[in-house]
Amino acid sequence: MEADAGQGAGAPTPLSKERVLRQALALADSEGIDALSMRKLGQGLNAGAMSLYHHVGNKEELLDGMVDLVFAEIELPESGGDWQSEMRAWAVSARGVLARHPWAITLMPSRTTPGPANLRYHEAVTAALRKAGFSVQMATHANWLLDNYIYGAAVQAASLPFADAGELADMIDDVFLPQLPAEEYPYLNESATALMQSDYDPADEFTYGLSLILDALERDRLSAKS
Amino acid sequence: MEADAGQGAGAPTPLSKERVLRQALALADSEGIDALSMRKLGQGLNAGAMSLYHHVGNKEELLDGMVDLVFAEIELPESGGDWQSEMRAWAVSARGVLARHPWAITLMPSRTTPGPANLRYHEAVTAALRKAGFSVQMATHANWLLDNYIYGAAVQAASLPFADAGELADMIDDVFLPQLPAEEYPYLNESATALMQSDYDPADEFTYGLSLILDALERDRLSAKS
DNA sequence: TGCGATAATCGTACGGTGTACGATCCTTAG
DNA sequence: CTAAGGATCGTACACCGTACGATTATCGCA
Repeated sequence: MEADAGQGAGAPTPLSKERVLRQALALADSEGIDALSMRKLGQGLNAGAMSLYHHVGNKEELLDGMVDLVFAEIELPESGGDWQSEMRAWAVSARGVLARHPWAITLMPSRTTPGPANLRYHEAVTAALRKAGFSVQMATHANWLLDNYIYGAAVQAASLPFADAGELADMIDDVFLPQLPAEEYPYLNESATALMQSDYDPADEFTYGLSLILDALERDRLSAKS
Repeated sequence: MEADAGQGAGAPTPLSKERVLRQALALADSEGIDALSMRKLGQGLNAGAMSLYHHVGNKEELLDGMVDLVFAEIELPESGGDWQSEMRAWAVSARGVLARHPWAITLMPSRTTPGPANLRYHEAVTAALRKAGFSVQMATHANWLLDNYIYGAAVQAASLPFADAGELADMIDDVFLPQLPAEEYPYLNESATALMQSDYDPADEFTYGLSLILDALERDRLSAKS
C-alpha cells in the first residue's frame, strides 16, 4: 500500500527501457553478469520479473541495450587536430570503460547487431581518420585494427586474475612460478622471474602497443599520400 | 541391457575426462555453447548428467578444459628460422582454430587460470621470440600484443553477422545502408558504399594488421639491437 | 462526468538449468 | 567368496527465462 511512498508525494518513478537498462548495468557491475536475472532485476526496480518484458522484449535485447549503454560511455574523438592524439585519447577512454564493465567484453562476441551508440562511435572514429587524410580503404583498416586492439586488450585484462603491478608481483612467485618449472617452461620461467624483479606493470602494455599501432598507421598514411 | 552392445563384444568405452571434454567440444561446435548442458552432454555419452561429475568437478572446470583443448589445436611456432614467418604461421593457425570454435572466445574473458596447452603455447611463442633476438621485455611486449591481436580478431569475427565477402556485399545494401542515412552517418555511409563496390573482404584485414604489427616489432627489435 | 479502449503490471506455471545427496552397481584385492 | 572402493545414476531443490491470462491504472472522447 505504501511501499512505494518514498519522500513526500513522489510517484514511484515509472518503469522505462532506460531505467531498466541502467539498473541492469548497475547490477552486472556490482554482482557480475551471471547474477543478472530478470527476477533480481525486477526486485531492484520494485517490479515483478514479467513487468520488464513491456520494455525489453527478451533478455537478449536487454543485453544488447546494456552493451550499447557501455559504448555510449566512451568518449568520442574530436576531429581536425592531431589525429594520433585524438585516437589515443579515444582508445584510452574505451579501455577504461571496458575495464569498468568487464562483463561487456564477454557479451560482445554474441551481439551481432550494433546499437546506435556503437554506430555513433564508429562514425566519429571514421570521421577523425578521414579528416586526417586516410583514404576510405585505409580508414577501414585503421578502424578494424583499433577496434581489434581495444577488444583484445579487454579480453586479456578480463582474463588476468590480478589488477595492478603489485598484485602481479605477489602472484608471480606465489602461484605462477611454482607452476612453471624451469625444465618444462624455461622461457616462461625466465620471463616471470625477470618481470617480477623489474616491477613490470601490465597496464603499460596498452600504451606501448597503442603507440606502435598508431605509428605504423601514420607511416602507411604518409606513404600512401606521396 | 543391450543398449551399449555396439559392434561385436566392444565394451561401452568407459567415461574419462578426455572423452567428456571432447564430446563437450563437439557439442559446443555443433549446437552452440548455450546448448551445452550437463544432461545433454551425458546423453551423447550414454551416461547420466551426474556421472560427469566424477571427471570434471563442476561446469566451470569443464569449460576450462574445453578452452584448453582449443588452445591445444593451435600449431606451435617452430623457432630458429625467420621469426616473422614463424609468428605469421602461428597467428594464422590460431585465427583458424578460434574461427572453427567461435564459442571459445566468449569463454576466454572469464577463464582466469591458464591450462597446460595455454602454457605450452606461450612457452613456444616466447621461445621463438627470444631466439630471434628479442629481449625479455620486448618478447613480453610482443607476446602481449600478438595475443591481443588474435583475441581481438576473434571477437570481431564472432560479432560480425556475415561469413565472407559475398555475404557482406549483400548485407551492406540490404540491411546496413538503410540504417546509415547519409545525413546522420555521412562517413559510415561513404565507407559502406565504397566497400560494397570494391568487393571488400574482411578476411584480408587480418593479414594486413598482422603484417603491420610484425613489421613494427621488427623495427623495435632492430633499433634495440644497435 | 462516465465509459471504453489501451497499456502496464503481475501471479502462476512450464520446461529447462547446475548440482547436492544417497542408493546402487561394478570392479578388483585379499 | 567377500569386503571395499570407486563409478554410475535417480531424485530433488533452487533457480532460470518467459508464455499466458487476469488484474489494474491511465487516458481520449462523448
